[in-house]
Parts: sequence; C-alpha cells; structure tokens
Amino acid sequence: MDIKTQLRQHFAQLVSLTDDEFERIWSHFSLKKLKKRQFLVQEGDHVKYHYFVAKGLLKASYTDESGKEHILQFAMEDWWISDYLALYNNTPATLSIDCIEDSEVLTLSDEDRQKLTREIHAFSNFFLQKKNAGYVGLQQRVLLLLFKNPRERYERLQELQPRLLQRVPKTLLASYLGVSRESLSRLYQGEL
Amino acid sequence: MDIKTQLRQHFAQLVSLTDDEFERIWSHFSLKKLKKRQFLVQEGDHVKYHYFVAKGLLKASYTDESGKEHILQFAMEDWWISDYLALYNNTPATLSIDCIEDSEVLTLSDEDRQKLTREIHAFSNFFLQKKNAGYVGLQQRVLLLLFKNPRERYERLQELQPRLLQRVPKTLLASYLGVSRESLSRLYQGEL
DNA sequence: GGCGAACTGTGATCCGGATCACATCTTTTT
DNA sequence: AAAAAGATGTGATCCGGATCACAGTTCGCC
Repeated sequence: MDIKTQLRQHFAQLVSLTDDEFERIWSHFSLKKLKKRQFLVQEGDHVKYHYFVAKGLLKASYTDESGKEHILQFAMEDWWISDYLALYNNTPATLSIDCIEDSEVLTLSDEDRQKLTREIHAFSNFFLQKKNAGYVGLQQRVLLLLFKNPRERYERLQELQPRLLQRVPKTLLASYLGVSRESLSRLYQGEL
Repeated sequence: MDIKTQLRQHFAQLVSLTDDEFERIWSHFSLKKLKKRQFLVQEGDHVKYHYFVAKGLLKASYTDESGKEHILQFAMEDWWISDYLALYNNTPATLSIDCIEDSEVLTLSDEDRQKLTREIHAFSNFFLQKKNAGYVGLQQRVLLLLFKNPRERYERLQELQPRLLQRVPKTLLASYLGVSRESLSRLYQGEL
C-alpha cells in the first residue's frame, strides 16, 4: 500500500472525507525519510510540524539535568508525534524526537493544520477526536504510574501494545515504564 | 459576577464569540448545586455530561481493588471535569467525581457539545484548544511522575497551583502526588 | 573479519518511601 | 456537650527497586 492510501485510510477510521477534501489535505503533507538514530526534533529547536509515522519507530524523550533520558512516547506506524508543548506555545523544544528504526514520516505544519481545520469540518473533527483519545490514554498512563508497580505496568503494556514490546530495546522500555533497566530485566524472569 | 458572565469570560480567553453565538451556547448549560462529599459521578454511572466548575472544588478519582483511592484530577473555579473515557466511549464510569467543598457546576451534555461544535466554529476551536492544553499538561505530569521524587513533585505543584495546595486536605494531595500521607507530611518539615 | 559500541543479564548493597501503630486536634453529627 | 469521624504529625520497621559493578552477547562499521 502506498503512503497516500495509508493516510487516507487512517483518516477514514474516524471521519469521512470526499476525494476533493482529501486531496486538499494531502497536498499539505511532505514525506521525510530518516535513518536509525537520526533526530526529527532536538531540544531547543523551533517546532513547526506534526509528524505522522508512515513507517518505522520513533521516540520522544526528555533529558534531565543529570543527563538521564526519560521516554514520554513511542510512535510507530499510523501514530502521530511531536513536541506539542513547543508546537502550541511557540517555545523552544524541551523534548527530543529520534528514530529507533529507519523511518518515514509525513510532516504537516501547524499553520497548515489550522488552515485545514478551519476549511474542512471533518478534518477539524478528526483532530479533536485524536486529541480526546490521546488525553484519555495519558490519563490511564498517569493512573498506572500512580498506583501500579513496575511488574503490573509491564504486563499492561504487554496487553495493550505487544508489537511495541518486541520492537523496542529493553533499555528504552525501562525508561518509558519508569523503572531501571536492571529491575525490568528481573521482572520477566518468572514469566514466559 | 454572575455565572453567565463567568462562562462568557472563560470562553473569551481563547476565542471570540458573538452575543448571539454565546446565547445559543449558554442555552444548553444547566446549573447544578452540590454539597461537600456529594457525588457528581459514581463508578458505574452512565456519563453524559461535561462539567464546568463555577464555584467550589471537586476531585476525580479511581478506586482500586484493594479499596485505595487514587486522585487523577482536581477541579476548581473555571476548570472542566468529567470521566472522559466513559463519556467518549459510552462505557460505564470507572472514575468517581465528588465535591471537596460545596460547589456549583454548569453541565453540558456531550450531545449538545457535538451539536454546538458543528454549528459554531469558534466553539469547536475552543474545545480543541482546551484539549491540547490538557494533553500537554498531562504529558508534563507523566514526566514528573516518571523521574521526579515526591519532594520535587510537591514543589512543582506549589509553583503551579499554590491556591490548590491551600484548599486541598493533605491526605488527598498525597494521593494526587502518588505518595503516602505520612511521607508527604515528612516532606515539608524542612521548608517554610 | 576484527573492534568498539550498544544491549542484556545478574549479583551485592543501599536507601527512599511504604506500612504499621499511635497520639493529638479539629470538624461534623446528633 | 458528647460522641464519632476526619485530619495531621511522628516514631519504628520493612522492602521494592535503585545503584554499582561486572560479564557475555550482538550489532554496526573501518
């Protein structure tokens, strides 16, 4: 399947668009190819784009004063990623986004997104629905971090995103789950 | 200031509405008065409404199998609250929402919100902006939970929401921060 | 095809925060 | 006004997970 079709189907899961509407939307995207370890956004950058992952695997992370990296989000095929804090507030990026695997992403500037959102109601609706789902997902993650121990967090991730577990190195998984690499390694001694 | 004006000004912070548009929106809200400890939503309820807090203080919380309560969100004047997971997926509430102080909330059904969102572009925009801000806020909270210790989380809250700290009992604060009540109590021995 | 870097497992030790237990003190309720 | 329920502080003990240290393995690269 080509990337244009992939994007079209992605929208179709939540809203319906006429051919004309989709063409108008599509014309504002550009394709960007990246290799493993390459950065899409670096701390301090001016962030202008939303990124739709067509292929590959990326991570968004924050590096604290002591140099430790904390992973906020992974993104694989059909996921969106950006530093939304920087994007919406027009501030320098506090996150870094880089590739765990060779990847292809579609970029959409927030300026264009605003324009399209004004012109095409279904598109506006798409974004609202996405944000709602993302918001609810983050709430669940907060609850998980608040009162589940590392083992339960790991198991939950296994349920919800089994594909992710297999593609992401354990070191990075540990950081996403808020556990040390060593403790994570000890968790799944008893299982599988 | 009366509640109608309060709501109008709340919208005005993010979007501009004509008198006519605001009247149309306003007509879909109803006022609900609640006393301390009263529930707005209980686990298992069918959730139909968004709630805008006009006055008072509420909390949204999840109760785990062992009966412990974990606080996901507080809401005071000019904040919105609901069980969004239940609201958007039409599933029974997993959260409970109840009053920490006597409160007055404005209710808006999601059905009406969808209708207004379709009819009034600025209103749609308002919701999208709110969700974005909420999403970013939750991301920050996840980062805080991931790699800051209880003391730093407490200090951050003190910076960001000093008013909240003074109104919320320490027991509930502890639950929101993901610390035991006892440990929280020991945190601020050295300060102030 | 060999060298360095990233990845993963595992042992030993340590410590932050949970848990348990109790003592005020303050609100509510009746 | 008394009784019950909630809020807060504080000591003693315990344990999950962090940290430190090292080894084996796999991967990308000159």
